[in-house]
Amino acid sequence: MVTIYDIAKACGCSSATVSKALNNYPDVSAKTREKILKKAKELGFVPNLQARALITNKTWNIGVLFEDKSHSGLTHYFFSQVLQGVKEQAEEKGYDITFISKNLGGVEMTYLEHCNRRKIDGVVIACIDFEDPQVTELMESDLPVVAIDFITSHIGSIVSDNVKGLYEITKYMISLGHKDIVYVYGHETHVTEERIRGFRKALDEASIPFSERMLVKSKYSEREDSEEAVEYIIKRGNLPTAIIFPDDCAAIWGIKTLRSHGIKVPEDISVAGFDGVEIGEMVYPRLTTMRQDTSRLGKEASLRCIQMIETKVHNPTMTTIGVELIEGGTAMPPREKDVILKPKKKN
Amino acid sequence: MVTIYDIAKACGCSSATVSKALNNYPDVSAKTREKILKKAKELGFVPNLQARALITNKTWNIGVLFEDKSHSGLTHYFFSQVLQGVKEQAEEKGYDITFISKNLGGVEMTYLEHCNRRKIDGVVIACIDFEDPQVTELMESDLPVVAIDFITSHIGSIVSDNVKGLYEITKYMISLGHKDIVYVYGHETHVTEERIRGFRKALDEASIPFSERMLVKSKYSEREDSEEAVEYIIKRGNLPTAIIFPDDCAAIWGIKTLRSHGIKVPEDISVAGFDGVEIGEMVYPRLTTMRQDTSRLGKEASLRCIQMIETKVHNPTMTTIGVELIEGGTAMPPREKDVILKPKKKN
DNA sequence: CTGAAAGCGCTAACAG
DNA sequence: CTGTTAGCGCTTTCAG
Repeated sequence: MVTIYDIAKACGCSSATVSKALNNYPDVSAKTREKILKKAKELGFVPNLQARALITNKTWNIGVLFEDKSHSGLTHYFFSQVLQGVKEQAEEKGYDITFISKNLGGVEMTYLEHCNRRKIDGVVIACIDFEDPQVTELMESDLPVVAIDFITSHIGSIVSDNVKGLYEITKYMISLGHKDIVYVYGHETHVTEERIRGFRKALDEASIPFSERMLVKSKYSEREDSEEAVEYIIKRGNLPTAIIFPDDCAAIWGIKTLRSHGIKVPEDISVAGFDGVEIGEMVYPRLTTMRQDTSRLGKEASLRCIQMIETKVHNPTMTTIGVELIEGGTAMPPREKDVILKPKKKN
Repeated sequence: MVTIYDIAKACGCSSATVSKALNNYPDVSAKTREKILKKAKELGFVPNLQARALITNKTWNIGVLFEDKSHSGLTHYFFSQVLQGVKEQAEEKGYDITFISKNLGGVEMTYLEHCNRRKIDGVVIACIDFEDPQVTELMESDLPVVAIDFITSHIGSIVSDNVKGLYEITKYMISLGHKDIVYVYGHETHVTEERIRGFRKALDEASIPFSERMLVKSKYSEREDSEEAVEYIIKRGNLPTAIIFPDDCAAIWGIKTLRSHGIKVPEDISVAGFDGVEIGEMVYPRLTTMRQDTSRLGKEASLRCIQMIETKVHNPTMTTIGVELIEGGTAMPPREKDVILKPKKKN
């Protein structure tokens, strides 16, 4: 292990000068600097980040909270893409990413304590159970925190334009001629609220009366919950002509369930997802969905977090990322005669 | 920021005693320990890992190298599951996971230097371009390194039983009556070699003569490459009755390509994948494949790495993880008359 | 059982 | 421009 003292000795100068030369301080003569840099490389010097952090209080480390009740964690189709964005952007800015857990060195602790022990510079929260008091504790701490897909007053948040998302996809369904549409919604979070707002807005604009029947609860992204929701829709009778699911996986499992009941998609019932992840393209026909810009969601989160770290201003701004309709093959005009008699043009 | 000195002052003892009490050293009286522990909690003391690491040379941090040429990174269906395993196991043992990159604090550096600056305890490598000289440098360093799905002499490695994997799936195809089977192989790595060995072993046992035609090269897991491979197989004529792909995604894109040419799967041609990831279940019909135990692959890697860290013995052992045949709906007996005349029982 | 002292590797005033 | 000095927060001998 070669230290700045070794370099100092080899160069016949003090460790302070070495430190300055290595950190590009202006008050070192070009000649000395050159000699030091050369010697450092020669000796294979690698600065010790821990020692530096002890003084500077900067670790170049961003903590990422990334777990959920369903334990899909990193394998979550949507969030893994988001995380990739977080990672890429952080790395570009020179920050490392470390996952925050409740155990460090064999000692149980809260997320916040974990961050403090590691002296993490900031935190990005995604895919987590936001009701966990430990998450709240973290959000209320002095650390720079940015959440993805969650909105609260005291931290930064990056969200997709969920209102527009559901508005657009519903409008699309309506433009195909659908009137009897069900939105299967997930966790009762702010995101869900927004989506329902978008859903109702589209209905309102088309003067389609809203009814409670149009909303069916399911959990987020779990196979069984989606299947259950579809079973429920089938059992209660009077099938809708279109179903919008809260995410692509839910849509795909939903389609499988519909098909297992002999219901054809899209002939008998149109289906749309939400997310626009790759699996939507892998199934046949390609899933109709709203694409969220997962990569940007992640990158923006990193960027905001780093900004908060570097400016030391923790203003709780919210950033909204646009969404985009993907016209796949799982939605088509409904069979109903009245619609066939007066078809609408696609807008 | 409360330090051990604050506690010492509050307790009327020295910082050394506080340190000992906090770290469960035996040479502290029960009474003093109790007082210190109580005060520490009261003051909200959080130990500083950096300061400790400076002395103990242990950071409780495992570096993870996780990138690839295709930049799918964390969104890679197979490796994201593996990584989840790495993460879970590491967290259980009290280690944090930090991604290794080529940039730290805005300074370009090699992977090894990154590890050294952070004083990472060990490294798990997955999903990486193993030809990168920087990866080699890392593997040849003094750090404990474990690789997943890659074998080399000087580090630990965790791999699926690839020989058996391809052997079993080929045997399964043969048992269905297939003789004209193609294996689309990926990157020419050790893994591919092993798989081809398993493939040939199954052919040999069934006395099916091997021909170079039975091997078609494609890259690993990229959509276009898989499509290309299928196009090639179709164009050269004389379609095989079964195709085995190197991973599930490749199989799914392959099936899509076959279908786009009017070739029915499994009626006209049987298809199998390799990996057993969830998407295989989402498509219709369910993909026939070999399941790799991704979670164990990851957990075992973490465990080996931690073992090397804690025992300080870096023996380059290899661990093989079992695989399991998933009989989906994309493989069935071929149409050929001679096979229909003398059907084989499924073994 | 307890504490004084040294030091992990580095930075940051402040003199010179 | 360069060096001295004093820590960052913690652990670890080694006396007492």
